[in-house]
Amino acid sequence: MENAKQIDERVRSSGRRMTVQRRAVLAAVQRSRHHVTADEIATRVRATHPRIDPSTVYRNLEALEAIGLVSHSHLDDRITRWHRADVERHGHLVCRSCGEETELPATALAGFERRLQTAHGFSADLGHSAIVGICRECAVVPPE
Amino acid sequence: MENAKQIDERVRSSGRRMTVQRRAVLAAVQRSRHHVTADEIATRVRATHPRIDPSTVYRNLEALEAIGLVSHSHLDDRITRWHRADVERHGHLVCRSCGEETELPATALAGFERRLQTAHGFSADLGHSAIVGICRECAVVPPE
DNA sequence: CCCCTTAGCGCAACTCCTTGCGATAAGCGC
DNA sequence: GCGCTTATCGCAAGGAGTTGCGCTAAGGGG
Repeated sequence: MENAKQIDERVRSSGRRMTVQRRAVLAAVQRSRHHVTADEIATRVRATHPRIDPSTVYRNLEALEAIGLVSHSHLDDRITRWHRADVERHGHLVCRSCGEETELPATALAGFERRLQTAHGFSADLGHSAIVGICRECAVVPPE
Repeated sequence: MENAKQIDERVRSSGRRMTVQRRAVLAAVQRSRHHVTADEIATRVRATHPRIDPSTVYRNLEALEAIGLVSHSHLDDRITRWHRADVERHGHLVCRSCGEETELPATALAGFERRLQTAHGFSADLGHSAIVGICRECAVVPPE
C-alpha cells in the first residue's frame, strides 16, 4: 500500500499529471472491494464530484491501468470490471447456464500458465478473463 | 454438415420458425471462414437482402446459437466474434502488448479442462475467451 | 512566484449493440 | 389451401462506452 505522495510521484514520473479527477477515480477503485464496473465507479465519483464526466472516468481508468495502479478483468461476456492492482491475482469460473461465479486461487492457474510458457513462450494471465463453462449443478439439472 | 432440410427441421423442432432473414444470417456465418463480427455478418447479409435490420442479425445470431448452429467467442477485450458451430474447437493466445494472435489446438486445452472438471466439477470451455498475456517477442523487446 | 506548454477536462456527437412496439408472415390444425 | 396464433421483423429509441475538440489547469523552468 502506497501513500498519497508516492502515488503522486508515480503518476508524474510516467509523464502524466495528478488531477482532482484522477485522484477521485483512483480513490473510488481503492475503496471498492473487488470487480466494480466503470459505471459504478462513475456513480461513486459523482457523489462527491458531481461535475466529473463519465468519459473522464473511463480515460482515467485506462491511464491508471497503464501506470499499474488499477487493472481490469472480464467476468462475463460483456462487462469490464475494475479493481486495484494490488489485490491478489485469482481466476473465475462462470457458468453459462446459471451464471454462478466461483473464485479460483492463483495456484490453480499456475500449472497451465507454466505449460503455456514452456510450450509457446507465452506469459498468460488466466485471471484476466473468466473461464466459462457449465457448473456441476447445471450439468445434472439444467435450470428452468 | 447438414443439408437445408435438416437445418429447417432443427430450427422448427426448437419451437422457432425458419425465416428468410434467419436463413440469410446462417448462410453468411457458414460462408465465413472463422471469427466474424456481427457487423461484418450484417454487411454481408445486406449485400443480398438490403432491408434486413442489424437488430435482426443480432437476434438471429443469438437464436442460432441457442439451437447450436453457430457460436461466439471473444478474441480481444471488446468484440464478439461468431463462427459456425461445427468448426473444430480451439483456443487463442492474444498478446496484450502487440496484439498478435496464436491459435492453440484443442488438445492443448484438454489437460487444464480435465483438471477443472475433477477439482471443481466444472466443464470449462477454454476456447470461448482468448487467453491474454505477453508473447515471447514482447517479453524480450516491448514494442515502441 | 509567475509563465508557458500541453495533459487532461467537460461536452457533444458517434458507434455498437439492445430493447419495446406495432406490423408481418411462418406454419400447425382443420 | 385457409385461418389463426404468435414468433419474428423493421423501426426507432435507449444504454454503455469511445472519440474529437476547444477550454482549463498541472507543474517544470526561469
